[in-house]
Amino acid sequence: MIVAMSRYDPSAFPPFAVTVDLVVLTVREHALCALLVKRGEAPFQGYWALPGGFVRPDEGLAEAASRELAEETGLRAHSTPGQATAGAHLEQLATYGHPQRDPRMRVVSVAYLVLAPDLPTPRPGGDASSARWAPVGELLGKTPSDGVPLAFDHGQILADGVERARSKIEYSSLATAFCPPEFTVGELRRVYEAVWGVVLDPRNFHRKVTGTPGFLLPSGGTTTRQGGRPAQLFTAGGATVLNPPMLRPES
Amino acid sequence: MIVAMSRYDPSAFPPFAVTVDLVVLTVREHALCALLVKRGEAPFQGYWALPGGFVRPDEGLAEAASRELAEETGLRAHSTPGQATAGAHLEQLATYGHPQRDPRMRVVSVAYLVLAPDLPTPRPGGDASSARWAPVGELLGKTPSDGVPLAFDHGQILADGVERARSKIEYSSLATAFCPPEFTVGELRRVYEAVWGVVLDPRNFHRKVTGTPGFLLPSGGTTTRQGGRPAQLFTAGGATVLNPPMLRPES
DNA sequence: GTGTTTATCGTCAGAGAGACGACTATGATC
DNA sequence: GATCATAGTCGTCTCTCTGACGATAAACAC
Repeated sequence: MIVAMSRYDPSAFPPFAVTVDLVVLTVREHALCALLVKRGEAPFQGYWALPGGFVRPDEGLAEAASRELAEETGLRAHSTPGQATAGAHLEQLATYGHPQRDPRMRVVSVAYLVLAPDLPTPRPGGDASSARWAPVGELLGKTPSDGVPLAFDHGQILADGVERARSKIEYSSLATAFCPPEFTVGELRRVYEAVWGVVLDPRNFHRKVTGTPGFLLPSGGTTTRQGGRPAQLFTAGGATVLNPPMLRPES
Repeated sequence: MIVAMSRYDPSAFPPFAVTVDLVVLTVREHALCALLVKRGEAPFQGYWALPGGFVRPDEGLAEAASRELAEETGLRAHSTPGQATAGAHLEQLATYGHPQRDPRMRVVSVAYLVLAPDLPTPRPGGDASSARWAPVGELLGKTPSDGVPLAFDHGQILADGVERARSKIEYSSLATAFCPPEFTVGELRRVYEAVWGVVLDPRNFHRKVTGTPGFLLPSGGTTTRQGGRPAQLFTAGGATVLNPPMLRPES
C-alpha cells in the first residue's frame, strides 16, 4: 500500500538495524570451505559466525559487503561478470529479518555470497578475535547436536549460500571464481567436485568445458603443478552463462 | 567484522526504514502483467509504482509481504512448494538499498515476487488511489523516454522480478502458479508463451510436460473452454523441480 | 456435412551426456 | 635408463532428449 507521508517520520518507527553478512566460500584441499569468525561479545560469545557488520548510513548494500570483505580478508571483490582479474565474485544472496533473530534489537541482515580463490592465509584481520576456514561438510548436513552450531541464523544463511553456489556453477561460468587467474581443466574439475561433493569423469568434463564457446581461453602456457602430463593453462573466457548447462549428477 | 556492543545502541545509528515491495505477476489475455498502484503523495506523486509498504516492528519480512499482498489483492500467498490450493506463490526476490533511492530518508526495501493466477478484477483495494495490471512488455525493454517510468527504482525491481520468473519456470514447476487449480496442457503452454514471449510447439510441449513425472496430475475431467477438441484437466503435481529443465528457445 | 480450432499421438534426425577405451607426457622409483 | 604412477587429452558408442513436423481426434460454427 502507499503509506502516508507521516509514516516516514523516523521517530514514528522503531529503528531497524541493517547489517550485511558474508558467506565467503573457497576451495581448499579438495573441500569447499567457508570463512568463519569467532564472536568476542554476547550474545553467542565464543560461537563461530559469518563475518559481517553494520551498513553505514551513506553506503550501499553491496558497498558495505565489499568493505567488510576487504576488512576481513583483504580481498577486492566485484560483482561485474566476466572478471579476468584476481578478485573474488560477490553477489547478493538473500535477506533475513525474523523479528527475533537477534535478541538485542530488530536487525535485518542482507547476506552476500562471495566466491574466492584459495587464499594463502586465513588472516584473522579486523577486530574479530579469530577467523578460520571451515569445511562446509562439517557445518552442514549434521544434526544440530553435532558440534556447536553457528551464531544467530548463520547456519541457515550458510546453507542457502552453499546451495546457491552449487546450483549457480551449473549454468554459469562462476566456478572460475574459485580458481587462480590461470588454471587447468583439471583444477577447474576439482572445483566442481569439491563444491558438489561428487567425482566427475575427467574425459567428459574436459570435453564439456573445452567445447563450450567462451568458457575457457587458452593462455598459451602449460603447467605440471598437479603432477602427470603437462596441462594446458586457461583463463576465464567472457561467457557468463553455460548453455546447455552442466547439471549435477543426480542422487 | 564483529562490532562492539555499543554499536547496537539504536541512537548511535541513524535509523533505516525497511519496506517490502511486491512484484505481482499474472498472465492476462496472453500477456505477462504486473500489478501497479498509483502514488497519491510526493515524491513521485501520480507515478505508477509497485505495491508495498513498511515492515512492522513485530513481523517477519515474508509476513509483511504476505500482508501487503492481501491488502492489495485479497490473495493469500504461500511460499511452501507444491501448492495445490488456489493461493499464489511468493518468494523473496532481492533487496535494494541504494542510499538515495528514496529522497526522504534511508529506505532499504526487500522485494518479493508473487506469481498469481489471473484475478477477476484489478481491485484497487487498500489506500492506493488506483491500481492496474500493466503488460510488462510495455514497461520493460523501452528507452526511459518511452512513457513515464515507474517511481523510485521500481523499474529495476520489476525487471529483476520478470527475469526471475522467466528463468525459474525453466527448471521448476512454478508456471502452474499462474494457472487456476485445474488447467489444461494448452493453458499451461500459453503461460510459458506469455512469460517468455515466444511461441512453442504444442506437440513437443505436450510431450515434455506430460512426460515429466510429478509435474502434472490428471484430475479426470475434461474441458472445452478453449474451443476445439476437449482437453484433459490437470492439477499441479508434487514435483517442484524439472529435470531435465525446459530451456527457453534461444535468441 | 464442411471447415475451423484445439488436443494428442507418432516419427525422424541431430545434439548432447554418460560410460569407457586408448594414448600421451611428465615425475618418481628401482 | 626402464618401469611405474599420475594426470591430461582424444575418440567411440549408446542412450536420452529435443526440435521439426505429419497425422489423427473431437469438439463447435455454419
